[in-house]
Amino acid sequence: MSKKPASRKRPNSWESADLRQEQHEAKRRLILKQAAVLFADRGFHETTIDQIADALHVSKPTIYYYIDSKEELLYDIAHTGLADLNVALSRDQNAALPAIDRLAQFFTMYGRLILSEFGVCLALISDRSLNPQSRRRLRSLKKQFEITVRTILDEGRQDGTICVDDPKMFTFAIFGAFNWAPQWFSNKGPSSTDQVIAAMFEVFRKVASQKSPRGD
Amino acid sequence: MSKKPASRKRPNSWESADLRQEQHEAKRRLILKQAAVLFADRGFHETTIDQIADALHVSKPTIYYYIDSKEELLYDIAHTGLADLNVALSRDQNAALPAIDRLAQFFTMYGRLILSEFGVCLALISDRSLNPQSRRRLRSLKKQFEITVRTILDEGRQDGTICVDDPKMFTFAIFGAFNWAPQWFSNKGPSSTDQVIAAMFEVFRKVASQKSPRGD
Amino acid sequence: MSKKPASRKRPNSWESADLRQEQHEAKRRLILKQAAVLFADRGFHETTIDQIADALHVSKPTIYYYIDSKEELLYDIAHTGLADLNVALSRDQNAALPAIDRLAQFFTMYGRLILSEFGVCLALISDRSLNPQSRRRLRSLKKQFEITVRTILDEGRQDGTICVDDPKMFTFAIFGAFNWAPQWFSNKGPSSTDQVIAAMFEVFRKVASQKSPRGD
Amino acid sequence: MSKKPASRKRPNSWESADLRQEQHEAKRRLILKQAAVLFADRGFHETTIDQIADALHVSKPTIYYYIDSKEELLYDIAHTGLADLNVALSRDQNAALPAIDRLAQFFTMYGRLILSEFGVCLALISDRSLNPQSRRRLRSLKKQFEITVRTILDEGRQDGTICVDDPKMFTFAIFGAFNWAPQWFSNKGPSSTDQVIAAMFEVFRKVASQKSPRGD
DNA sequence: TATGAATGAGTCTTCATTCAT
DNA sequence: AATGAATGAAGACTCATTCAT
Repeated sequence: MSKKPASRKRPNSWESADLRQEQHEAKRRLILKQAAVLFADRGFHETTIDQIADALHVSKPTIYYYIDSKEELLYDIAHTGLADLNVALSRDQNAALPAIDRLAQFFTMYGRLILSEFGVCLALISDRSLNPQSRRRLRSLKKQFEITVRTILDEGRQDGTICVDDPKMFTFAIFGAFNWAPQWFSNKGPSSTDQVIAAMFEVFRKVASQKSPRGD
Repeated sequence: MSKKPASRKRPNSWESADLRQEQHEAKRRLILKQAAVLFADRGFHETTIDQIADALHVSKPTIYYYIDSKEELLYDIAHTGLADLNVALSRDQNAALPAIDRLAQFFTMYGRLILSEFGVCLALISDRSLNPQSRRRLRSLKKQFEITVRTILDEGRQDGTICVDDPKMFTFAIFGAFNWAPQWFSNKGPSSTDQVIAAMFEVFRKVASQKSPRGD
Repeated sequence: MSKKPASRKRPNSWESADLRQEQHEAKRRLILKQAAVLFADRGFHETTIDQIADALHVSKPTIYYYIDSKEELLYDIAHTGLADLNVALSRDQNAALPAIDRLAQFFTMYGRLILSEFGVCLALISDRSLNPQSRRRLRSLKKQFEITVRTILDEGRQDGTICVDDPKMFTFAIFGAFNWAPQWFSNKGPSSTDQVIAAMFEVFRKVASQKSPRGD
Repeated sequence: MSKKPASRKRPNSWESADLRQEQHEAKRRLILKQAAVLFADRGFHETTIDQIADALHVSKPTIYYYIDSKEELLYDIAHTGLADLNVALSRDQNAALPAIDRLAQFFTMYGRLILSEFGVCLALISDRSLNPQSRRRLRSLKKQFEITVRTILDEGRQDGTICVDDPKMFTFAIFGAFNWAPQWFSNKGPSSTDQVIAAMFEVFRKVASQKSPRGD
């Protein structure tokens, strides 16, 4: 996890220590962000630590002062993205809303993540480059989101706002559709991120919000 | 494209020449297949030519006797997959069928490709490792399938069997859902490939085959 | 041209930066020199980067820290030799001298170059291993020396100190004689480099410094 | 030295055996010639056996039917060139001629060799690629020519037709000048091979055919 | 004789990572 | 906190050469 400046050397005061700590974190985040951008743009293996360092106008060992390995970089990016989404979720999700709206809200946030620098790494970069443990952790986090969605789907059946025949496959489908978005979405295009996210959700809202077509 | 045994000078017999040619192609295909399996399993960069050679019980230069570079391997796998799909498509597509059925048929075949060794490479491996020209060719082939689907969607609107509000986004969604399938599908699971493909299509059939939910 | 320590950000002091820069150049020159010795001794293709590294007691990537490719090594050796000669030439050539003496002076310096580590590469190693551009540059530099000699020959005709019937062929001959010297000269022999150079020039002085034999 | 068709298999008759033998030799010579051309053009290491085979429209193993190794190819080319020169020399050298004319004659023949495919290999390709034995043999053959020239020089001193101050250096010079010729001579230029050879010799004739300039 | 196929033994080059300062 | 220098480990690709037919 790389060395943290454990109040090494003349800790003048708490404040300065805090500042230092903050700065350290800030710089670390900067590295993650730049790395995420490059990974998303060129791929994990196609990006060298040197390129990340160059983009930040620092030297390679400086990167290593903040992170322990390239793998950690990827893991931290993915983990940060997922964690951020969790924070946003627990902050904004309003349990009082109908399930279909909560689903919409979920995928709005998920879409924003997936189309952000950090999220793109989640969708675009295979976790194969990670060690088994990291991979397992990440997958369990992702699984969590699947469960969240499945839960909303269940609740939607109960509150009558959602009706899908095959919740499992629906979940795979909607996640697939969103995860694949970075492959074709470019924010240089005419539609904003949020517009695209909304449009994409509408496709699935149609499925979710009514009776089976053949049930007529 | 690597040297082909151009049946130079005094071919003992047409048969033997053909046989040789056939064997050559057969072996080449074997290499592509094995490479595809390994690429799909471990990733492009995580697979070495040595591993491919080992898996086939031949030496590394033997691989290079049939292919020119690792990149060509990836390109040919993708291209072969796409070409095979095109062949299957033009063989089986029955223009007399209602559009919705043709859509189902298309995605049945597309799903089979995407879940085959060759197709998995299409969905899982970034084309970043390809040179610009190869990448362009592949993308144009893929684009073709999008156009095919968009056309079917249009025709469905006319014959009344398909109704989607946002054909573009619908297309992105369904391709995304299928392209993402290799990420979670394992043929060691209980469902067969075809079952999964069918189930996945049902999700989208529901969207496609009825009036907009809010149109009531 | 390989990364140069571009004295990025907060250089502790000009002195140290300069020192570093100097050391870097010094080490680079050491690599060129060692490579030149080995190239001259065993040939370009018969010398591996590993051997150069071994001879310098460093690891292979260290070589690559200072140079970009084996080809650049060869180019830089040749270029350095040629550049050094140019420097020596513009420093020492005394335009007031009679042409024949300037010719002698030129080939003294040329001989020293051609029998030095760097020059031997010029004469012994084919520029075929170079890319077209580098080859062109080098050839143009060499051509320059030919022109210099042709000019001296012309001036010699005017100041009466040189008389050759066929300046073009004379130029080819004298350059050939000197360029071929590394093939037989060994500084383990009894004669010093300068003695050999002088002796070789005497052969051509005889041609140059009198009327055509058949002109009697 | 590679297998000779030791009248293997049904030696129908002497004639056919001879024919076969002749054909074998003829084909072998063809290979040597083509290899020489390519070596001279691109260099020894830059030429692959495949390229030689391709140029002859045969397969690689066919080359190996006639020669044992790439090294042998180079050795045989050089050796053949040298041997041919020897044959020409002993055929044409007229001991009755004045030494200066015999020298001219020698370098006419030497020049023709050095500018032929075979000779170019002698001058252009380093013998470093040869094993010590082959190298020694070749060098001893070359040495022989030096001795021949030195002998002619001596005889010239006696018959009064040649006068050089430093026979050793003169010999190095003239051989150098000729050996270097392939570096600049192109038979696409305006002058014929023989014209160039003659012109080059004239430069040295001037040195050789008169008293020391400073001896006046 | 001739060839398609196969291979052992390299060689250049890259890159994540560390060391010394 | 930051960097120039150094390196171990690996991987793509080549090529002379051989085998089996």
